[in-house]
Amino acid sequence: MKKLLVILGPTGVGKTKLSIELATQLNCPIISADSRQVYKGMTIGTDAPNTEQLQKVKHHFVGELSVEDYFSASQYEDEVIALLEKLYVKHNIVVMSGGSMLYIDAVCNGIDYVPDIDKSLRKNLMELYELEGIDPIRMQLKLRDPMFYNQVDLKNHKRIIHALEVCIMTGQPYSSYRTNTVKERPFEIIKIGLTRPREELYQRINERVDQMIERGLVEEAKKFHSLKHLNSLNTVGYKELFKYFDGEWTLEFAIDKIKQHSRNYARKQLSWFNRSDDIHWFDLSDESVNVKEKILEELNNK
RNA sequence: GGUGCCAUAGCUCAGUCGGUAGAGCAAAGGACUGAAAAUCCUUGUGUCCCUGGUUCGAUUCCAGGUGGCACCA
Repeated sequence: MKKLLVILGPTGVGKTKLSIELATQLNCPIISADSRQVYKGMTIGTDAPNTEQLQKVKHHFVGELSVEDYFSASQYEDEVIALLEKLYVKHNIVVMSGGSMLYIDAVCNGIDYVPDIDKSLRKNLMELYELEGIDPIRMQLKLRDPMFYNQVDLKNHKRIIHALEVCIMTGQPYSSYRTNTVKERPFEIIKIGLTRPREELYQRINERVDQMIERGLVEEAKKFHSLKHLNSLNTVGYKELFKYFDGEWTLEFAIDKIKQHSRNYARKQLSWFNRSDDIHWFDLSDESVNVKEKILEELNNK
């Protein structure tokens, strides 16, 4: 059976480096599972693999989209599944590496099918929410899909709007699309989690932000300033610098906020990992352990 | 050196007409099925600067000390 080696972990733990080492040894490509590295030009701020690394190993889903393109976890699922089919002609194993857990789960478990949503519909609902608050969209959802109304976080407007747009678009309740089934995949999934002690992880994140600034993150963000309303740029490392450009924050304060928000993001990822019990964890802080060899060993035992 | 003001959560501060205390931010924990580096939820954190006095009882009032700030010398 073909294999998908998933390398996951919090931001800043060291996924990129290890994935490239593994893919080099296994002579296989890497599929990035990162909701922001897919975009062109957001290289420094997302700490995407550099040119040298990209030459060493073929990467998919890195710098492929324009920041103005619509993209979703479901699209990612479809495209990755299609891509894997092609890759498995030549390869017995493919590495997937990243920290966007919804994307990883989309590939590993699948996301339920939902028809495409009309752009203007979402826009209208969003406007309604912004003008009149959460109550009107809540009430609409209660009428159209009482079952989901009882499950959803009623304070989370994004969840409500998404369910509502599906109801309106299709005339069917959103909950009728939620099957709660895990899709069968024609390949074996091996999940490897990379971790470090909290303090060490935070220190690495802080240092990495300083390095990003040295490498020109401010200039990179400047190019996107006029596009700050786009979802792709609602991203740690950029949104804080936009506030600096707009005169709301000093540069120093913005940098501190980037560090803080990156740490928060790592913590949020860690909480997502707790949901899965099929991840094999390796602590990268112990340098006496050759994690790459351990992972390769584990692959051979499969 | 003198006078005045201040000292409460990791930070900025509120408050207790005397009955051992809260807000914001930070932090920690959590949710997550087509925006996910997004979005949303929950939760504390304390020698109330120290010593003594008054009092049934002091973080609160009084005195002294220490530290900070301001002004005057």
